[in-house]
Amino acid sequence: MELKEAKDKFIHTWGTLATQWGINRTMAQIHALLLLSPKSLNADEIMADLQISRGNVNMNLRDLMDWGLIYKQLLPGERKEYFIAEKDIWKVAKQIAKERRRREITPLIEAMENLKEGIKPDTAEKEEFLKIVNDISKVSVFADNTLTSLLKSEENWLVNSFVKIFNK
Amino acid sequence: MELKEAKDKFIHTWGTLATQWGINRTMAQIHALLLLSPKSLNADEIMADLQISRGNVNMNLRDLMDWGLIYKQLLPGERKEYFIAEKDIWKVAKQIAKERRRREITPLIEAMENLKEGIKPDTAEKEEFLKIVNDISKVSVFADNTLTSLLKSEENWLVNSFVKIFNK
DNA sequence: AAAAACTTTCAGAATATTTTGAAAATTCAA
DNA sequence: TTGAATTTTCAAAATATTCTGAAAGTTTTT
Repeated sequence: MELKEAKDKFIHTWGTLATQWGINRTMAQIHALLLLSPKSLNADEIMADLQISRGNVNMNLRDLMDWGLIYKQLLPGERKEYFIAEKDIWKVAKQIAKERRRREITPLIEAMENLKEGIKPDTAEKEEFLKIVNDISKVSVFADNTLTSLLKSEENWLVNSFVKIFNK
Repeated sequence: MELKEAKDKFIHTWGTLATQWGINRTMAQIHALLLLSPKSLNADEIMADLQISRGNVNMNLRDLMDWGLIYKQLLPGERKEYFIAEKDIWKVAKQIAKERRRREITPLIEAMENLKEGIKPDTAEKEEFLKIVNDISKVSVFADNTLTSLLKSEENWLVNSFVKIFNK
């Protein structure tokens, strides 16, 4: 397999997997392209490479910046904006985890708190309902705390596990 | 807020959140309905309650069983199949985590292994490519291991954290 | 201040996903 | 068996998401 072929396969795979986890295919492909690119790229280059429209490129570059996965780079003497991906995969994973926590766990916690407030346990039925809401609340707070701890204790666990895997 | 109203809000919220994390809205709503129902329900009851078609109900009940979130229950003297949800929220969370690991992490690990095999590091460019693929491989294996450990050590961490949260 | 270079927006088009409902398949009782 | 009750399937319709491309907006150069 040649390098070009492998890179294409990587980009394609990344795009396909992304849809599995609720992320837009093009966003993932642009991310993959930038991950593999040693130099930063501008919108025209991305358009040409992935054969997609300018609007699409612009929108997804914006989203990738929101996710903290790519950076804008201004090259001296260049009018165009260039983009480069965060290459430290641990940082990438952390960013993705953070963003998903924000989108998936936080709203769940809020929604359950909201429901709890609206109901008083004055009947057996209401108590049953509140039990479920409370349980979900606890689990999601737990998940949130666990993730937060993992992300914070980075220096300890990331490096340690890294070494362990490395020495296999 | 009355109970009926709160239940409807729960079902609606669960459905909306689910779409945020790449799960079908109807599947989530059926799950929510069954979670809140003290008795098991049959297809007709679900159709009536959520105002959706028979085909839709059937398909999503199937998916929910695949996820291990609901069970089929055969009532004596009844022809129809009844369905009941797993009410232990810790089990529910575990099932969801397992399923998502299977769908999101496992394929990523496989894809990276595949790419590694196809390329030999005989040029600097290829080495660079392999570095990224390897890093992603390591991170995803790490995530996979971490999740597996968490799920396995259930007795220890779940109960302990449960207690901690409880006593707040 | 005008023009050129570039970026952003967004309505409509294209694509992908979900839902319906009726027909086919299956199961069970008599 | 037969036939009624129930579940499953799947093509077409409805809905939701993503993408395009041209027009509008912005920034920089002259």
